[in-house]
Amino acid sequence: MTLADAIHASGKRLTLQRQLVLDAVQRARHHVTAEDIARRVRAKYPRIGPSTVYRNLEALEELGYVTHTHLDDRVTRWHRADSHPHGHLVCRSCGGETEVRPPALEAMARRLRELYRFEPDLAHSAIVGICRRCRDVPSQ
Amino acid sequence: MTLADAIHASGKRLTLQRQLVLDAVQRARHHVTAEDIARRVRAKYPRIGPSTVYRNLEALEELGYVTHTHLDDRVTRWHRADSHPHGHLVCRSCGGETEVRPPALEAMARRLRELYRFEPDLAHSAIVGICRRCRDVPSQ
DNA sequence: GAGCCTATCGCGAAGCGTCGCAATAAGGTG
DNA sequence: CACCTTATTGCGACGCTTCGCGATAGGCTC
Repeated sequence: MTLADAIHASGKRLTLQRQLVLDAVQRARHHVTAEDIARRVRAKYPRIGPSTVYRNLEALEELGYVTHTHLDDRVTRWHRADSHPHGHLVCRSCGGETEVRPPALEAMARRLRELYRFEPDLAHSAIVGICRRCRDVPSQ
Repeated sequence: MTLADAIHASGKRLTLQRQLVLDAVQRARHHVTAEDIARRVRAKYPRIGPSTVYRNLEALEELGYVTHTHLDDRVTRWHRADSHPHGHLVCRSCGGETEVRPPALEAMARRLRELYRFEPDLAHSAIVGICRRCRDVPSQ
């Protein structure tokens, strides 16, 4: 199913702004912020406002084209939905990020399904803690 | 060690505002927002501003008296640090919250320690997903 | 208590994100 | 193509939180 079909089937409309936002997310390497996206879109369409970017990201997320993640700051990161799934470990001491491989996520998810019958999305929010390097350096 | 001692030892000062903020967090049942706290403090000290509340929460957190948690909205929740530790499951469909008991947290934490030598704080951010009720009702 | 140093305060501004509203335009129909 | 319905846009305003700045006031010394 093409983008046009998917959008059409959902009752949404295919606007230039929406195409440009999707394009910017798909071209991005990883985890871009809304402002990153706005900047890229403005190169071709300078009049776009922040709310249009946010609303289009939300619409494209509903359609399954993009996803967002929260690291430990208050900025939302966006990426294409078809990239490989992974979680994030963020160190509250040095700010460093580590990717969590799907098997570890799956093992943790299984436990939550068993105990709470809750289907978790462990890639949605980073797990905060202390990374191996900072753990090995007790003070400082 | 009393509050006065702890504050003194850290080089901080014991202001009326700081005492009132701590008091408000300690009296609160659970998970209050900064605005909740501000409202309570204003009852006794109307001139307090939002930034003072935030800065005091941060200072009290450094001292180990309070902690904060992120659910799935963009509002930070605060609570006393000596309450029993627990995680949160938040349903992205109905918004409902479930508490995760320490054993489940510990089992998941162990895996991250083993695989990544990362010491996670699994109570810091809620785990987002689909709760048992919404999972059992496929459409709607 | 007077005086000093500086942590803290209140305030205003700014950043990220959301929302309401009037204007625009996408996607139909005839 | 003219016309209609309504999804979407741009804009301004607001909510949560952080930050810079000059004013205030803890906590100490004498």
